[in-house]
Formats: sequence, structure tokens, C-alpha cells
Amino acid sequence: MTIVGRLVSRRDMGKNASFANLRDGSGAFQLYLRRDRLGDEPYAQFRALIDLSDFIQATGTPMRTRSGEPTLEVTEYRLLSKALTPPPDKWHGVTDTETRYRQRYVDLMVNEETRQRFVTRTRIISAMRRFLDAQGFLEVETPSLQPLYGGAAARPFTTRYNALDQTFYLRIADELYLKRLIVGGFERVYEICKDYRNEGIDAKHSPEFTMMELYQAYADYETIMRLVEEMIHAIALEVRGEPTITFGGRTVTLTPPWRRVKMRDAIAEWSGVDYAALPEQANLYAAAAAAGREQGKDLDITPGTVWPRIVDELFKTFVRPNIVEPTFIYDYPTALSPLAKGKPGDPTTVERFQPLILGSEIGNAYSELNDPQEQLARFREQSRDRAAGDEEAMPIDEDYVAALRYGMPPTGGLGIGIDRLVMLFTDQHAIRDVILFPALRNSDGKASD
RNA sequence: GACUCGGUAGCUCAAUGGCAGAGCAACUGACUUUUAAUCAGUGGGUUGUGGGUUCGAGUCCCACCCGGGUCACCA
Repeated sequence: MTIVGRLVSRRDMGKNASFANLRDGSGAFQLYLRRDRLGDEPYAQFRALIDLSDFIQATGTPMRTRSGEPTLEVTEYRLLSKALTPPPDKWHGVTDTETRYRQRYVDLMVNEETRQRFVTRTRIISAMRRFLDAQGFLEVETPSLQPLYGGAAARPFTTRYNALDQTFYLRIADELYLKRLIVGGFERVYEICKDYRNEGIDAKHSPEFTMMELYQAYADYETIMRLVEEMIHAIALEVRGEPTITFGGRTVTLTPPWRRVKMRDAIAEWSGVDYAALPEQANLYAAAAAAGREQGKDLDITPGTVWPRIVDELFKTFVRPNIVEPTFIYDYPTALSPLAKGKPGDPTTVERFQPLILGSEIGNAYSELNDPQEQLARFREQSRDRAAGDEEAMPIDEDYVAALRYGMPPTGGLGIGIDRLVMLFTDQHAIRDVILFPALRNSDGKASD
């Protein structure tokens, strides 16, 4: 029998024998090295030259020790590659968060739990791919470098495209490109890719994050709700072997159908405020502030806060913490969603929903706005907000409007934040812990340019 | 960006303003079924950086750097 791996521990017993453990991707295996089996010279060299973290290949005969541990009694070994830096403390490992992020390879080398977490991340993504592929979705690739950004409300990273001698932006979303593909005749497309938003970093936000977006022709947001609950359920079965997840000590079942609650009803139920009956900003503000006082909740609003922000704040403060079981919150105010299709006969509301699990928003979906004139009007509204100082309002994408003029079928769309989903599945409360190499400032403190 | 906690040996951590230490790792030696092996010994430090107070600073003060947390920002 021959095995290879990294030397992760050793116990030398006198001049004539050693135990050691080799680890490879499948686990660790014990070696027993005796001078009388290996020969004087090779054994002496093992003692003198082989260090922890070296990669070696060992050949020998399988045996069991007194305590019954499967062990390879080595007759021959070979150094495959040499480690110059010794590994961290064998018992305490590495706990320093900065080291774990900066030198993730050390974290992975030492902490089995970290390795497992990233394996789970990969399994979640491949389960998602399998599910979508089986549903007939076509995985596509769209540009990361875009002459015009759009598809979300966010500040972009800006860069220079030398060959084109033009300013480009790193994508904040792939939405507008994917919908161009729907116009082009693809009926089910998806893309799993990095989006980049030039904004703050905290436990739930990383400027560089992974998103899955999909678009399905001849579908609406109700179709997408069914797809989401089935997909997340399927991923749980595949990754965890059961339709549940446990996060922060709470366990929920993901079996469809999930609860469906209208945004308006949810806010009315938990805060007592019916925003649809209060179209005037001043009235809504007064009602929200009163509800906050009554329930002793601290709302982050001022008399100047715009109407849609107050609705959002009501939702965040009163509703979100109470949504534990998987739930679709649906039918959002139009002002929050410039790319979503309005509800028939109700210009104040769009066909949009967000799936919530254990208080966490794992995605965003809507019936896509496919009316070019309406879309242009919404873009112009954004453009006015932009002129008024809203840096996150979307720029007008003339070519996207031109695409819609060729006709886009009724379409349902979805975005799932992969990192947040992985956080839920792995019970992690910091997004950095599900990203292999989270962005950190230069450790020497010097600017790099 | 604000507040707050932290940064000491390769790793995990100690040290009333008074000689900078332990365990693991490394190195030397003992031990041929150990597994956090055991035992004896040795070496290892610009205490994040730069100033200041003091007879004396890891410790107190100021500025800065890096990281965590909370908040703000981010639907």
C-alpha cells in the first residue's frame, strides 16, 4: 500500500521508531516507522530532515496498533515537497481572525471546520446548477466590465478600458444583459457570477459578492416563487440530506409551499400602519413614528425621509425580525423597484417578492417590466433622483430600452445572494467567513499606488 | 465615517509603572505500539509604528497603522 499526504503530526519513540500522521483530502492516516523495517539511513534521515507540513509518499504494509488504529508500517518513504515554515500550534491552531482571513491557506490547513464550510459552499452552488440545468435553464456569461452599469441601486467600481479608451464599470448586476438574452429568444437563462458594489463592508456585506440571477420567459413572479421554494428545498436535501437548516440555534423546515404574505399586510399586522392608505409622506411619517413610540422600537427615520424609505424602515424594524419560517413577502411599492412590472390596475404596486428565511433576505424577484415606454419613464425618474444627489439611482440605459422595443415576452426574474444563502446553510454570521479571500486593507498600511 | 475592544516568541496566551514569561512548535538528549506521547535540557522578542511623560513604559498620554464588534452607510 502506498499513500501520500502532508505530515501533520509525529511522535518519535527513541532512536528506533516513530509514529506520524499523513493527511490528504480524504482524511488522516497513521504511519509507523521502524528503523529495522526502513533501514538505518532512511530512518535517520526521517528523524533528521523530515518536518511537519512536508509532503511525503509512504509505502508499507497495513497493520493495527494495540489500540486498534489502522496504521501503515512503512518500508519506504519519499519526500515529495519540503515545507520551510512550520505549521501553527497543533492544539490551538490559528484563531486570530486577521491571520485566518489574510492567510486563508493556513486557516484551511489547520481548521477542519473551515475546510468543511467551503466544501459546503461549493456543494450548494453545484446543487443549484444541477437544479436549474434540469429545469432547462441555460447557463450563460455576460460582461463583468460594462460601459454602463445597471440592474441594481449601488455605487459602482470604475475602471479604464485601455483598448477601447473609455471608462468602464465593474458590474453591479447582470440583470439587464440577461433580459437582453430573453429578448433575443433564449427562454430560460441564468448566470452565477461576482457582482461588485463600491460600498461599505460589514458582517452582511462584501463589496465583491456572488449572485445567481435567472430569467424565465412566459413566467411571472408566482412562477418564480414556486421555483425558489423548490430549488432551496432541493439544495437542502442534497447538501444536508434533510429539508431543514439550523441558524443561530433555530431550526426551520424548507419544505414547500412557503408562507406568502403581502408587504402591505405584513407591515399592517406587525406595526399597525397601513402605508397604502397613507400616500402622503407626512401622514406616513407621523403614523410610523407613532407606531415606533407605541411598541418602543427605534425607527431610523426623520421628517424628511422619503416615502419608500419609510416603508422599508417599517418592514425592517417591525416585520423582518419576526419572519422565521421561510416566507415570501410580496407586492412592493413601485418607487422601490424601477425594473419591476406593475400590478394590473394598481400603479402603486409592483409584482415583486423577497424570500426570507430566519429574518434574512436571501434574494429578490419580480415580474419583469417589459414595456419599453414605461421602462424609459422609470429610468428618467431615476435620472431625476440622480440629479438630486442620489448616487445609487440607475443611469438611463438607452440600449436596454431599445432592446425592449423589439419585444420581450412576459418574464419572471430572480436574484439569489449566494453568500447569504451559504451563511444560512453553514450557520455563519459573518459574510467574510463564507468567502475564501475576503478583501482586507494592505497590512503594511501603505497605499499600493 | 463614529464609538468600542484588541495587536507581546512561528502559534495560543500571561505579565500592580520595576529583570518580558508559559504551553505548543524548533533544536539537543532518553525511550521500538504512540496518538495533545512522555521525560530532561537549549535557543528564540524593535511588546503593531512614531512621538511623549517618568529615575524606569508591554503597562500611562498623543498621533498613526492593522483587525474584530456595534452603529451609520448599503433597499
